[in-house]
Amino acid sequence: MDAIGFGQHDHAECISNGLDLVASQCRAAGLKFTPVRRRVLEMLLAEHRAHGAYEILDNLRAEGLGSQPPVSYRALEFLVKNGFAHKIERLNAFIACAHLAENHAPVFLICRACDSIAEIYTDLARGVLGRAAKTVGFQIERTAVEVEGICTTCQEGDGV
Amino acid sequence: MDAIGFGQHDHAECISNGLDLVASQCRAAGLKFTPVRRRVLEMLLAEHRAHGAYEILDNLRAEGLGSQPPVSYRALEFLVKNGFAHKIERLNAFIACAHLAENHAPVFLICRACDSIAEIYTDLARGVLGRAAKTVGFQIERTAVEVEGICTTCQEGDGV
DNA sequence: TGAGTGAATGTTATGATATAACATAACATA
DNA sequence: TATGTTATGTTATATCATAACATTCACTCA
Repeated sequence: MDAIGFGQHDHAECISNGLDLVASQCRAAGLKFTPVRRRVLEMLLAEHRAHGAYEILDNLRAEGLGSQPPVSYRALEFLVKNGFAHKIERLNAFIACAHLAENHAPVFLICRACDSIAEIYTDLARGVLGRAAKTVGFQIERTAVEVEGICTTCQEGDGV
Repeated sequence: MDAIGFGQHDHAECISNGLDLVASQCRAAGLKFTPVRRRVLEMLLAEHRAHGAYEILDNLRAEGLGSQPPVSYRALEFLVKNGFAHKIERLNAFIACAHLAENHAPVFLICRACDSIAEIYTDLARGVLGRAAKTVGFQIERTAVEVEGICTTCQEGDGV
């Protein structure tokens, strides 16, 4: 398990690797990685935090890539649908997937102090939930697991 | 573990027991269980599905209990804050707590076919998440676990 | 008992998020 | 080049949520 999002890492790599990975996955799957979609993913990759659709839209507008809400919502829908980004329901906002290469059920740790978000990689939640659901005959299609709290860095800052 | 929400049960009891329990918990905690708050909880208890704030408001309005959005949002906020109801982030809607007596981290199973919602009672998710969070130093304050899929009843109807 | 306090409610206005619906353009391919 | 499909452009509007301030209510204690 890792937790990209909190702590140090080579962030330029996050962006370029992410874009490359998604581009090749799109090529392989016959999906169109258009300029708008690519740019939106790049914005999401730029920071490990959730971005609102209208924030994305403002940037697109400034770059002449679109000016109305459906433009950003469509691009985000494409990214989410294909697993390149996730929606944080708690915040009505979007974040780039931190585990692009793997098929996974995302679990998010959301720091309410600094707004950074870590996507932890674990299928434990799916396993536990899967068993629980099974006992009541529920067939899982998607999971949204969002944990709110304080990240290490902000705990230190708090004197906690 | 149980899963109130799917399947048969004496639903009149859900409502009257729920109201009584909350009334007594409020009395014990010195909270004011006002007519609006009581009526909103009653609406939530009436069906095991999520209710939008404006749907609640429409009912309140029809009954002369309030006419503007803040009225329902405030009552819902009171109920959520004190654990008598939960917000389903995925749906931007609210549901009565199905485990009023216990302190718990709720897990919801949301049927996308019939919109019914079960709140399963398990601290497994919290345990698993707790351990995962601990390894990255994250301090959990709240969890939102929302599982979307198909309930038993709807699977049968599907011929699945 | 009535002045003060804080909580709850009433009300206006607006902000923030999201999508329906339809028109046009770009692209693949038969 | 005709045709179907997917993506984009655009208008309009639906839906969800809260800031801010006025008023009322319930309680308490001098």
